Amino acid sequence: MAQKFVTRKEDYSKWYNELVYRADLAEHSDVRGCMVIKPYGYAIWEKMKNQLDIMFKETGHSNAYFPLFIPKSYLSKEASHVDGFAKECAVVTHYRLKNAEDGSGVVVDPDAKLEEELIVRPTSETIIWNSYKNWIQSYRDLPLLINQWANVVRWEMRTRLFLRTAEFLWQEGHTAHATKQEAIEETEKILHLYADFVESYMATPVLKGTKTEAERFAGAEETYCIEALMQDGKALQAGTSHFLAQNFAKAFDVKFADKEGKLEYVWATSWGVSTRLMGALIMTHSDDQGLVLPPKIAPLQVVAIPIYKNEDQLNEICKHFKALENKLKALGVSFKLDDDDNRRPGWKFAEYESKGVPIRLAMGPRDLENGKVELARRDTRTKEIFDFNGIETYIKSLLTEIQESLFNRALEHRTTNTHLVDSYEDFKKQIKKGGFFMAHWDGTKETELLIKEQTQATIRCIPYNAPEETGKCMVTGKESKRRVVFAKAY
RNA sequence: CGGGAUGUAGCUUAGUCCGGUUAAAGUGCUGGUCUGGGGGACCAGAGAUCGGGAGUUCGAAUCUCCCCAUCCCGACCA
Repeated sequence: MAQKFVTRKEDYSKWYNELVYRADLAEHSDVRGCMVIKPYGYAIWEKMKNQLDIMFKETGHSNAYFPLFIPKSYLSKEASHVDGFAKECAVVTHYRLKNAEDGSGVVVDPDAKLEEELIVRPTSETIIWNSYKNWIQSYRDLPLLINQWANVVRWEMRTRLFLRTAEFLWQEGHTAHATKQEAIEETEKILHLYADFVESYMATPVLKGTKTEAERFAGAEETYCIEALMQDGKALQAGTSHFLAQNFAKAFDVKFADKEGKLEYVWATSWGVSTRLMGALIMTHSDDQGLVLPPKIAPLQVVAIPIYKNEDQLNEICKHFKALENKLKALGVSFKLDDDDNRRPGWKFAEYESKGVPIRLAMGPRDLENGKVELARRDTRTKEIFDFNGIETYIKSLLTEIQESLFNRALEHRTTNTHLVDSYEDFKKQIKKGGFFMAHWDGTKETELLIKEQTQATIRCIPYNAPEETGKCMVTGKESKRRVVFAKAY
């Protein structure tokens, strides 16, 4: 009997939560808003992390590590930055506990109060720029291209597994440049790097663009972003790259001497992607049977399940699969033979399907006799019988095909759910169904806010390099030079 | 922080309104036998201070009060 799980149609948000548990990705911890990332979930994150790390290094960046704690005073050095984060900071006020006098356990020792409170980093601009002040003196020290893999804490009011947690894992790049132009180029380079990664590896199509002033990072002059459309029609911000101008250089007094010996403030960028990408991955490809993983980031690409009635059959089947394992290994394909005798085949089928393993092989006495193997595709949920000999070549090419087909499927979903709208009445009606809406906007904060209040939709981005198209703002009728992308977002 | 709901075995829940044997079931877990081509069957077992505290009562999972936690809807969300 197949266990009954909630479908996407019945309750999308419940489906998401159940899937995270069922695929063994993560679970809620006893700490509010925090999650435990389980080994399988972490393995997927590691695949993403490793690939991104390669790409950062290929583009000249180095990894470093800065402290978890930030002196409270640092945060307030950049005015808009503190405004953006102050409301969600965890604060360390004491450094010691002691036994309660009534024996009820440990209590905070009031004598151990910190002179200056420490903030648990919500992001590291301030502590990093405080170091950069000492690292940068001359144009010869630039550009400085640093990345950090870390955890950060943002005390969110409401949390969801992977999509918004109080503590999350991410990478944050922080670069310093001699010229404005170079810093902007870096910001854009990372935008394209992120888009390339999310599309090529996660098979998730993204829109590239810039944020409106209202949605911009606290302390940035320009925020570039990639936006993905989830299956339920909501948008998910998958990554951001910020042009920080000289804001942090001025706040932390970071100047360099140029070739003429003149002192200038340096130009900065910062950029990050987080474990939220896991949420994007889940909500882009998965179905009512569970997780669906693109081969390039699946921790396991091929699983083999033997079906047998006795030990001899098992041994014979395992011999075949072990030979295949070596061939696949040579082709760079990850493979696991699940010969665990405690689980029956049907259970294993369901299990690996839940976990999104792209290809499943099964071999039983019938196949053994005929030299065949059954191959099931996770993405299409189809299965076929193939000759066992030479199956490795087919598997190798099929993985590529699955990767492409997942991307195309997601792209098609986005295309059919992207609409041009010109009247606000239409917009208000259609936005309820979800999707991306390309509409004209007069460029004012007031209009943006009004739309958000009335429809809960926000401007996800002003498309990057979008062709100019004159039109009239759908709300105020004022002039507009190009369409922007509206959606309800996570 | 406002509105609503919930807390009973690892998990999902019944029992609570109307107090009364040893707190029940499914699933999961342990051992065993049969099995094995889509989440197996049977047998035996372990597993709960009924979220915490105080009170009412001969007697509390059940009634009263206080506290805590979680979830949903708002507000908030680089």
